[in-house]
Amino acid sequence: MKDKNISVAVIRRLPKYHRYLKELLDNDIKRISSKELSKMIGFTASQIRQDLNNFGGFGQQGYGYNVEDLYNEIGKILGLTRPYNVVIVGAGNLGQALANYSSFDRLGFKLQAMFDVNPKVIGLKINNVEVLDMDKFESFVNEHNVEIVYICTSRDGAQDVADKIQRTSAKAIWNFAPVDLKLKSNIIVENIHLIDNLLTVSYFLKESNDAL
Amino acid sequence: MKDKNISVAVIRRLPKYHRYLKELLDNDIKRISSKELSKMIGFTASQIRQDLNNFGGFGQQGYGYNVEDLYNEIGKILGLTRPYNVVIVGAGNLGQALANYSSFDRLGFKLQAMFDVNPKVIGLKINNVEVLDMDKFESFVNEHNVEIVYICTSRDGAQDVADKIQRTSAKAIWNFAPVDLKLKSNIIVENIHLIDNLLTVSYFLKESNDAL
DNA sequence: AACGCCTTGTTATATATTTGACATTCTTTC
DNA sequence: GAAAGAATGTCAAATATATAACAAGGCGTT
Repeated sequence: MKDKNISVAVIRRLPKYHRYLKELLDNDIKRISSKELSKMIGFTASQIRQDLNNFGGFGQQGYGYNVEDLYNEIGKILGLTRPYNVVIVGAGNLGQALANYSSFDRLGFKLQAMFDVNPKVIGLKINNVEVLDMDKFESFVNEHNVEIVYICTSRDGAQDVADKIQRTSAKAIWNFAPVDLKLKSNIIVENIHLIDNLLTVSYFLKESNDAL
Repeated sequence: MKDKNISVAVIRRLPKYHRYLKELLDNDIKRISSKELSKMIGFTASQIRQDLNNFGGFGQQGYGYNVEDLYNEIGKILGLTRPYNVVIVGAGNLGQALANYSSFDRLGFKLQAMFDVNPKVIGLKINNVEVLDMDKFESFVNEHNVEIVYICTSRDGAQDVADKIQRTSAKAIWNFAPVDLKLKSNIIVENIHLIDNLLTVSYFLKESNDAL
């Protein structure tokens, strides 16, 4: 399956399709047209059809799309065909919040352990997952076939974790620290830069006030 | 100041400029050229110059940009010239994590209260901020001039909160629940859809494996 | 104080993305 | 079973975004 030349913009819309299709599935809706989906999701029908056609003709003329099939296909495209072992570094509030999200687990992101440097939290069990000493991080990741590391440390600790990750077999980082990690190898990184997002809120607030 | 016709893509890069300029400031670097900034930040120098020029000529030919001035200018553009009163709805791990981030406060996002429906957390103080009963939400928001509401509830509780918000004078929502809120009026919404983001990680993971 | 270098602001070009249009094909109804 | 209607897949046009090129003008050094 070669999904070549698919733009990142398309990829970032896929989870939204996945989410809405799940909702339709849960409501026992069997079929959906791009036009109906467009009304729900807010993209144009044209865009929806074009997005989906990047990956194959999932629909049928005169009928639309079978909800269950399309949901499964998009799941496949997103890589939800097998579980992924993950660990969390940083067992503060945020790390604990992520550890408690059952939806990640349900989608196949299996939390194997958490890590921290703080003796006060080492040894704790969060949602049945133990917080281990950061000393054990590299060996644990390699031995347990961990593929994704969630970085929930402070800004200052994050690059250090990233450096450690590069010495393991882990392939991807989900970074919540407000810093852009410097990585040599071809490790996948997705950032959740909360501050960046909050600043766009204040931008739009300012704009809406200026407009008055 | 009319920032008309500025694309959202540009706006979403501004916080990143802001972040890097802060770093330069902290390191006592007085001037920076678009070329140098390009190396740090990963955008082309051309894009940096074009982005900045949407808002005015902050630089000087033959010299570059004054770091402090540019930092302040971007802060102004982002609306960081005055504080914003905010509240958090949902005092679980995530809500508590956000309540504890001092960087939000430092930028002017002033947490006035937290709200929850769970009697077990009502009355708690997180980082000196009290968790109040959700009953008091609407009156509190109106009386304390709250402009931004962070929604940290479960998926199912979020729309309910959004409905309440629409009956108050609040103007913006920062939504962490995995759902697209339905809003009638012109309320500003920024979503942090964690699952969507995580699914792009698994997509890229799958891709990199397929490429082998 | 003059010359060369540097870097911006800005225009032009190239690329990427979105929207629109329509022929084709399947569904459904009569 | 034929005809009308509906919705896809796809191509073309329009729009948006990013890159490149360069003229103009300040900086710094001699």
